[in-house]
Amino acid sequence: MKRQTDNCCTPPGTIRKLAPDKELARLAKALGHPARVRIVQLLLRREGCMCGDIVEHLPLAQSTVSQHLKVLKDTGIIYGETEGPRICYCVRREALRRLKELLSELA
Amino acid sequence: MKRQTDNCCTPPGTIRKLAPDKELARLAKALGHPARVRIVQLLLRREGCMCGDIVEHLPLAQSTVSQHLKVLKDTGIIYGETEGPRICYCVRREALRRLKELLSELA
DNA sequence: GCGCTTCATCGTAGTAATACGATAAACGCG
DNA sequence: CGCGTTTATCGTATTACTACGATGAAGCGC
Repeated sequence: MKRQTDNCCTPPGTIRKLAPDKELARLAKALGHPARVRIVQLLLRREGCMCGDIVEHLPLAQSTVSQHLKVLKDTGIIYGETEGPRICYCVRREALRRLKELLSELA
Repeated sequence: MKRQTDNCCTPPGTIRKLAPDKELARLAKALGHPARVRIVQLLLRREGCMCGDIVEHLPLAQSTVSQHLKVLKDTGIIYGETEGPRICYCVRREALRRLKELLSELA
């Protein structure tokens, strides 16, 4: 019943501000599934950038891949640029940098 | 939470061997909860190393903290050394290093 | 032995995550 | 406009996670 609309208009380039432990947990959780790690891998290696490309590389249904893409997008790890009928997803490398940074700051 | 902290971080054991994407996902998932991030933080900062110490720092029941400790232990991020009736937990820094390494190797 | 401390585990309830097929929405092209 | 392509979303089933109190196990000291 809780219909979240607070992240439907997040512009590219903004990462949600959170306490360090929550921010780290949030980023880590997004990468806490093998399929999402693979997706980020594929995007970084530029083996295609569309949802369809990714579906071909993973043993998952298109709808499932789309859900994983949404998780990564909501976390700010990737963003999508509409290109006609398709959407080109890209990794926001600074998000990965931020994750490593937060890990280093842990101690 | 006294002299135990001085000798409780001699690193035994190794980390489970997995495909890179699964290994990264596994480590990330373990840090994918704010409470577990806080636990690792506390252990790294040596604000006590026993389960009881951690319970005092978190708004969680002892049984819940114990469960989180188990998750971190099963992932190899922390380990515990029995010291009489108590158990001294320590971060396996190598695991955190491995996580950062896997993140860097993503591209 | 008994009590005390410390931590793990059990049982369980509520919530979140994961997966799928089906369907809808958005776009370009003819 | 209607069609094909691409992606998102809906509905739903199953599984996993998170949390708690209660109970159990292991150690120390008396």
